[in-house]
Amino acid sequence: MAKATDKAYEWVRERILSGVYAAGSHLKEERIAEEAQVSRTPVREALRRLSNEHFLKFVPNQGAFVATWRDDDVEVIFELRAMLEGYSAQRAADRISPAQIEELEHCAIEIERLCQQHSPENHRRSLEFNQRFHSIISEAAGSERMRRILSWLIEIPLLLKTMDRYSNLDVERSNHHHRELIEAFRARDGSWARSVMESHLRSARQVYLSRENKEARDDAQITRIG
Amino acid sequence: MAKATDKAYEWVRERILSGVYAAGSHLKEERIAEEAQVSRTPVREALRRLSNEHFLKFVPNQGAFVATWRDDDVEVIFELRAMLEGYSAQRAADRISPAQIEELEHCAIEIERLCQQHSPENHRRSLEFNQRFHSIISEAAGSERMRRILSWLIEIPLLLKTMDRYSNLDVERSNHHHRELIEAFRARDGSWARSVMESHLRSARQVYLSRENKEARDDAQITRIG
DNA sequence: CTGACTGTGATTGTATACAATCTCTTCCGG
DNA sequence: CCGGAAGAGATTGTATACAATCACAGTCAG
Repeated sequence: MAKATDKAYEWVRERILSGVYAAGSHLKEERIAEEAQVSRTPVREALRRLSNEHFLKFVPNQGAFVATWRDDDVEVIFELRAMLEGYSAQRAADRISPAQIEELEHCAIEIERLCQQHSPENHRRSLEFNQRFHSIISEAAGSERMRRILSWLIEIPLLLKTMDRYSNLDVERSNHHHRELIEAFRARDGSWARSVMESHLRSARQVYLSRENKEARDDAQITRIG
Repeated sequence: MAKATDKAYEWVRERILSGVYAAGSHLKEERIAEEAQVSRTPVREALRRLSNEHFLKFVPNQGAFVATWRDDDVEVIFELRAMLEGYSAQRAADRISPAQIEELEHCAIEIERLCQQHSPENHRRSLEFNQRFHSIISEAAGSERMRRILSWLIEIPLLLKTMDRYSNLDVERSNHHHRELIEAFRARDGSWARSVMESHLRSARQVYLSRENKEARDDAQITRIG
């Protein structure tokens, strides 16, 4: 895509993901154009694109609003990921190259290493490797369409800031899943890869949901005290 | 959406579906702008939108080309639909209203009636009822996100090609699936609904793929003769 | 004859000006 | 005090002008 459009796209996307543009807020074309140092035309294209990717909601003659997420959506999104990435892993098992398996292993090792010492920086980097891990698999699955659907499903947990409080046990299980996936790929066993991936994501959902409940209880507690 | 953009969108979309714009052909913005009597700006927006809906393929600095379909994609799309609509049907079983079940039945009856007499008009209308049938279920599933992903997957060009490949036996099976789905909803049996929906779509895939092979053989025959 | 270079025309990408539409305030009548 | 109409300001939608880029043909050296 073109230069200025890309610039506007990245600009807005980053600010949605990082929370600078709050959920529900109205993104005005001219203001973004000024901020990102481009004209309104590429801004409009970027907003339309983000709208198609469900980051924004578009209202005719009113413009773009940052998408809001309800909890019942979260349930669905995790289930969708489990199904789609499961299928994706199965296809990948037949198609993945030795070089890609190497890179998966590298990611897994890095994630494990970074998890040894807790720090915001390490946490951020392990998240990146985690994304890369999943992205290699969806690339190896060999369907551009599925890759695009998955790429925006995967970004939502980031949006929800789910990943930042895995317990030690959760981390260990997650790392074990990574290792097992790599073994399944080496064995070219699609069914195995699929099952492991499904477990991987359904356990992630459980982490999210239990934590959600814990926070809800905490909130109630605070309310009661205050 | 806006007036001129809609006009351009409908214009191009119709011409892709009807085959006026052939697969692989290069759609030039200015020419379309002249034809549809709008400026290039709304044409660009329409093309970007159609590109996101996979009707077009976009190449930077070169523009839009009418999408071509590889078998690889088709295989994936049917499998994704089977998984997602299966899950969708399962959720719908817990949530669907009596009124919605009524409407499903109405659709099923109409489809059966329209299939009695073959004509292009009947065929077109039965397609509409079929789409409505599936859309009621994805609405009843109660997740806006999933509904939008599904609408993204259910490609009309593909549907059109598939439907005129149905033999009488295929049609009968399809109608039976519709009836069985309705029964499953009445019984509020999510697992049942899911299984039926998965069968429904996997059999559709089979219809598409077997016809595809037959056509390939026919083409080979023609080549050999000519 | 082949292949790389280069300039020209065509096409897309971007900026800006203008039109249409919406929102929110103000004001008037009841 | 309430409700609705009108108008001003803000914002999106559309048109057009200009810049950047690409494809292709023609040329020339080897």
